[in-house]
Amino acid sequence: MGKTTMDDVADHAGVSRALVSLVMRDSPRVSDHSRAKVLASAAELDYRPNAWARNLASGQTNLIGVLLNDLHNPYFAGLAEGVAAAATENGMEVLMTSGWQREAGENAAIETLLNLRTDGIVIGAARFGDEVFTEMAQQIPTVAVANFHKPDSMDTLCNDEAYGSELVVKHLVSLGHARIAHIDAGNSPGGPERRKGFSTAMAAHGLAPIVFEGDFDEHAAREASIEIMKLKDPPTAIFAANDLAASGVIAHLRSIGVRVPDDVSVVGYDDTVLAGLGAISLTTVNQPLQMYGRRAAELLIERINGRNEAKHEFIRPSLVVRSTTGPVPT
Amino acid sequence: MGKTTMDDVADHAGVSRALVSLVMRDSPRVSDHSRAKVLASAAELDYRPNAWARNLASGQTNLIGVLLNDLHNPYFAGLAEGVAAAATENGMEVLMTSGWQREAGENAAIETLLNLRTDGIVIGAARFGDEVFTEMAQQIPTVAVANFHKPDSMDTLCNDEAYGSELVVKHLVSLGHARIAHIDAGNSPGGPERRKGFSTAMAAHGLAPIVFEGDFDEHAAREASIEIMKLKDPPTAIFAANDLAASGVIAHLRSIGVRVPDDVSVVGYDDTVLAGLGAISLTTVNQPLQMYGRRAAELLIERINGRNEAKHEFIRPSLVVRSTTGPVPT
DNA sequence: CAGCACGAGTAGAGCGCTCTAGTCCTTTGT
DNA sequence: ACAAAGGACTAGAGCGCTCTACTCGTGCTG
Repeated sequence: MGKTTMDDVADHAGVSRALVSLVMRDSPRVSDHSRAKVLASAAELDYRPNAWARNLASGQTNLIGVLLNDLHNPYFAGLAEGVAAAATENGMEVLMTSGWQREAGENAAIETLLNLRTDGIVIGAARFGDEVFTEMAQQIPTVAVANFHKPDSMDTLCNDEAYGSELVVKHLVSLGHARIAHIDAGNSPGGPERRKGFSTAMAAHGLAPIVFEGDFDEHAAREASIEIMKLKDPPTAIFAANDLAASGVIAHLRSIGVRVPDDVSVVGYDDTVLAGLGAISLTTVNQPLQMYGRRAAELLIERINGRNEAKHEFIRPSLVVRSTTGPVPT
Repeated sequence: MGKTTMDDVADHAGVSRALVSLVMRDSPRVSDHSRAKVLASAAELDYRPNAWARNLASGQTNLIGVLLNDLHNPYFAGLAEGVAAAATENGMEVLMTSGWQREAGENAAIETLLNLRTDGIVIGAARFGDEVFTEMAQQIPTVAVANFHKPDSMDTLCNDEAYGSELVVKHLVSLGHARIAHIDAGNSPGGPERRKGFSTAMAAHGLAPIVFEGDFDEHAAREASIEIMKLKDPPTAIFAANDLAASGVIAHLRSIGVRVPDDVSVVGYDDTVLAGLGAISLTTVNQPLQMYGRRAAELLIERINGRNEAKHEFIRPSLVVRSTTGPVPT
């Protein structure tokens, strides 16, 4: 049961352990003949290098740790995928952990990663306080995605939320809409930025921003849309804080017989799987998640290779027009 | 930068390295006084045990590796969450990897896990051949979820697909439906089982099974539903292979003005996030994913603790009735 | 043909822990 | 009062690798 060690292989091949080590690491300083011999012995003995011993001895792991705070959110799947892509290209592997939405879990996950001493860590929007971040970043190169705090000790990578909101407003205005409501996400990460972007863009078009309080979920958005449709002069378009919220809005509109997009247009944010579903087909703002992941990994690798000053970057989203937006009804 | 070792702590506290080791492992064989002293030194020096050294020396890792096929599929999120829950209860940590839908990636992920010599591995439906499975299971305790091959070398845990299909048929029949079509998933894992279950259940009710070819995605299901609705005497209910497929069906029905569920009832399978969306609200079959995960972890731990014969278990799903099914139209 | 650079391989000292087998006291039973 | 038992702690030998420094031929230069 996998108990073969490097010494066994060395004995079997009649060479030194050091030579086997060189072969296993693809060193060019080995003759073809010896290499073949060693490889043959290794295969025959079912040898598999022990990562623990290897990393202990070499002091580095070639591993990037990724902390995902909610596996159910497709956002993180895209992010992790991007990290993995860039990592493999650079000869590194990715290990993921999650806190499963519980604070204790998140702490444990971080502990595991730190104890493993991965070469670096990518943090997908976690609920840590600044102290935790700072302490962590001192111990290990760290990149935080979608974190708007920008501590000096670590790199951050954010979506340009304001720009996304601007795209939405521009699109709706071009369709003739003037009364546009935004259901926000309160103070959840990204929420304030999206709201501010919406208000600014509306003002830039000489329009009055209508904002209702909501959250990044279906329920709150549904409640808000109930209020919105009760207005004497209801808006002709609703811009929800994210796709899930938009789904809640659509559900309510349909239930009261309002047609989408004939009567009211609806826009989401994030372009998650559900936006693309045929049964929903939501106009939304796309964040290039894979690109986020890639960039995060790149920043991390720069750090691992010695860069010292922190970088804080933004990435611009784009608009995906589907079937929930249309011209303003006449 | 985290370079503090156990020796440093021992020196600082004026005790032996062995004592520090005992304290770090919460051994009861240490006096309260020494424990406090050691802990204080550790905190002051920012000491953090090195997992690589620890596992190398102890020969075990307290780690369960989870291979996830596709992070975008909510199925795996639930599964992993269950594994993590059971793992933490047993004092183990979970590390996830993914092959990102590419075979090379999956192999690399497995390699990483094997090299890490985690205590065990849970495999979420992967595209490996039996040989890979068998070879792997020889090296390390392994549990495969949703794998219908049942190699003797490892434990497997499957959904009782036939039972799920039976629930669907029973539900539709009780609503008065007699002409029921199933859009299957060909030979994708689980597909044949769901189809067979459907046919058997229909026969048991004295009804003729109508089966159209599809897949676990929206597009194929949409195509199939187009054919289905062209029949001279179209069915009054459609049972899709999974939720995504059901979404495709609903999209088509709506587009041709067929009302769901007034004219045609639609049922999905898996109870993924999208089924619960207000804008879809799909009747579907729920697999208790968390429970799968938990059970998988339990089986794995049994194996780690020495069980030798393979176990192959089934778990029964349940029906979740939402708003896409209704009485047969008169 | 001395002198040297170079390619190929090896010895052996760690890396930071765990674990077995003690050592050294302090209690306890008789 | 003395041996046995037990509690608290330690010494030191690994765990399976990597890495630095070194050896031992060869072939090449002048």
